[in-house]
Amino acid sequence: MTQAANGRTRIMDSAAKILWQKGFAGAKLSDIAKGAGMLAPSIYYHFPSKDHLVEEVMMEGIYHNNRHIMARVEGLGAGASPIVRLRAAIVAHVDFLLTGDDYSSAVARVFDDLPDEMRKRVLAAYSSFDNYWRDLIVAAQADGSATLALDATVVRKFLIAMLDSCSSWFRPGKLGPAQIAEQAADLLLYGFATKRP
Amino acid sequence: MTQAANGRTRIMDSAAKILWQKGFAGAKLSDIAKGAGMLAPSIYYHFPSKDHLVEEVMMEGIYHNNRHIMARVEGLGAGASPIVRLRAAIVAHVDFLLTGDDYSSAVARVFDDLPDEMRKRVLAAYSSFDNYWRDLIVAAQADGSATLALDATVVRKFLIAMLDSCSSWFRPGKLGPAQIAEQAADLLLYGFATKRP
DNA sequence: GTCTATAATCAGATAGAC
DNA sequence: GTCTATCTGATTATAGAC
Repeated sequence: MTQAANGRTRIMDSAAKILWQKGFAGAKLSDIAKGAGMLAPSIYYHFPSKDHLVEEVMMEGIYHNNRHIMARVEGLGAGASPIVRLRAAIVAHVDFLLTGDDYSSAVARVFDDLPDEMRKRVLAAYSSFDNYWRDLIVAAQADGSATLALDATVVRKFLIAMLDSCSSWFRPGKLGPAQIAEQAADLLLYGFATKRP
Repeated sequence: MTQAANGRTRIMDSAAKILWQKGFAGAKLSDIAKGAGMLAPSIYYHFPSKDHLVEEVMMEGIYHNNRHIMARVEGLGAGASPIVRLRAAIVAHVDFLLTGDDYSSAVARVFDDLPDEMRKRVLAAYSSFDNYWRDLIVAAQADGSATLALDATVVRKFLIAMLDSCSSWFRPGKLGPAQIAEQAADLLLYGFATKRP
């Protein structure tokens, strides 16, 4: 892979960026092509349709995000406690979204708008990701370091929605990606209130 | 207003439901009209364009949700503590989304996909809502019942994203709207971990 | 107020030159 | 591999009857 990426890669990169910025319907092939330095019909030399292109971007986003999070968590070593592992996953996810991975930001933005059949396939790929989060959550409950009063599925849904949102509202300012990631972890693990009821 | 609502109201109700289910681009006028018991061109007797219709649905959703939350919080009386007020707002918001208000669910789903100019106007209407949440959050920090270690703006963004998500994944099951609402409040206020670091 | 046409627009997709 | 030119289909919007 040379510095000037090949056409196919340039198209994928451009598509990820524009899907993230404009959503599924708003991402026009002409804009995607422009971002890749070509015109719309040229895309069809590399991809059979817009849907196929989008689906590849989704799969790439899920795959890379998944690998990134797992690498950071498993990098903690065998001795890490469930809460430490969960915290690392939260921080890694936010950091990945905010440090310029257009692919995973695109997934978070357009997933709900995908055509039905595609969404089913993407959801299937997403399930390994979902399962990984579920395991982190359940492990923390199992060893008593997380509360059983909260439903594991509800926690997972809320957690992922909360984390995924940050790529839509984050703007570089006084708080950087690393700080936002820490705040997310603190909020989810210890809450906003200073003392328990 | 009779039991069989007038045409304009039927169109708005149908539009809210379909916007929530299918998103902005996916909400076709023909589907909206069908839900209102008429055909697409009839919509133009009541609204000058699809965009105008959508904008009215957004404004209605924001207005009603806002009123509902404020009514529940202010109904607590003058003696309620900031944390109790914040908790009531969280519970009210989730409960409102999950107990069949298509308008506020539609706002949560399509806001990011609105045409630029419209989104600016809707955002302006949304600001009173945003300010109300900000005040609840800051008040809790000011009296020491919430941590100053978390940035008030970050908390508000995460909190609203988390709560808004539930209308997209909630399905009636073992946990009803009221239970989900309580879990949201517990998670946000006290966190998932059993003890602080 | 709602309908049956039908126009206008726009984005995805194809054909074929280079 | 990318282009110019064109086709197709879907959807918003309009005209005018009832």
